[in-house]
Amino acid sequence: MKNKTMYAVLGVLSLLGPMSGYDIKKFCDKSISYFWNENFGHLYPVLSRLESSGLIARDSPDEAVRRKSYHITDKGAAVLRAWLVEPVEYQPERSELLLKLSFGNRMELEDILAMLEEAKVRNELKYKQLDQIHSYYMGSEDAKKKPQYPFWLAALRYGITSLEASLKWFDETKIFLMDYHKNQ
Amino acid sequence: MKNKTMYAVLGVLSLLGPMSGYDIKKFCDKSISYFWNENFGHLYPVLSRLESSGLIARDSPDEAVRRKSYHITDKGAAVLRAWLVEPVEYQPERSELLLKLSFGNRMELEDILAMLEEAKVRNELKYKQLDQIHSYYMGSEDAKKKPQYPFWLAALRYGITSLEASLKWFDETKIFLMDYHKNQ
DNA sequence: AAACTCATGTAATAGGTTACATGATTCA
DNA sequence: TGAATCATGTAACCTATTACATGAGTTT
Repeated sequence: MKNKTMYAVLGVLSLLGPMSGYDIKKFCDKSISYFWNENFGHLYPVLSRLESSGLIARDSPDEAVRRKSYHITDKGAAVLRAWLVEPVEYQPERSELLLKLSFGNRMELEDILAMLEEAKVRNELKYKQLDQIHSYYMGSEDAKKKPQYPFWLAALRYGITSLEASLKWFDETKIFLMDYHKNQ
Repeated sequence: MKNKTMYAVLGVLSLLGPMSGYDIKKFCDKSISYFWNENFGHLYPVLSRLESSGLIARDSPDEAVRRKSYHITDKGAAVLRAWLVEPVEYQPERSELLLKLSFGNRMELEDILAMLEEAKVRNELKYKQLDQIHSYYMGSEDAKKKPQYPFWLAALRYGITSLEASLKWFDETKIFLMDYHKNQ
């Protein structure tokens, strides 16, 4: 697996213009955390490496400035474009929820149901957040003007669609497992 | 994040009885790869550590036997049970597909569509495989007798439901992006 | 005899997380 | 003035991946 933080940084700088590491992290947290996450401990070293390899550069080379704002260079833009057309790497699935569920006959039914309920509540919360952003997006003339509009909307709908499907599954599964348990 | 390979091993040995590292890997690949994956390079060291900490033990302590079959110990079963009732750890999302899509205005439309088509084809294949297993499961008296039956069925349905939702999204999204592009 | 599957492992590396440290700036 | 937020970074650690190495047994 390649270092994807690097490409995430290049992409964000390319789309949103000059930003600091702190800004990039903030943007991830508030706007794309439903499909992408970064943390400082990895982000800052990657920024240093991107700078020293010339893929990004500081806006003001003044060493005294505390806040380091970066922009993407031509070289960085070329590297980003090359990555974008490469096939999406296969990501081996790892779902702790399904792993635990598959060991369900080593658990009490009530513990399984509690686990499912907890996960469902988490997903409901995420769903509500995405739905709000979606409503905003659909109504905002400002958002529609941005070149990334259709892509961000599509990504948002992926999140919403997946969450809807999972919420339906949680309800069905809880009923299924309760019924099954009763009829044993 | 905790070492989940360890718990996966304990769970599999607990459910399926004595197995070798090779068996566990084979089982992951053929039966649960849609939600769990392991690789040898991690699995074998974890097996060694589990053995030396007494959570699993060799079936035959004969050093000459090449094939090392392990079973779970009482101590291991206790550790497994404790993990099963712990809350599922939050897993930060990282979808390369959605990341690339969100940088869509740095790509050609045809490249985006090709990327989506490729991912869709992959998901269709997975969907067909899961659907076949599901059919087998629903029809097999043998499968129904096993205590893990309802849980494996539920997990299977999670995979199927998610894939269905994603396939629908791929179709909708390709049309949406093409229409949007045409009307610009 | 060659090819394939069974079977176990190690070493190097990458990729990312957690915890810690530090100090400036802004706001109540 | 104290708290919160802004802002950057490092060190230790862990988890997992990749590549490599080895050899037995089985099938074609």
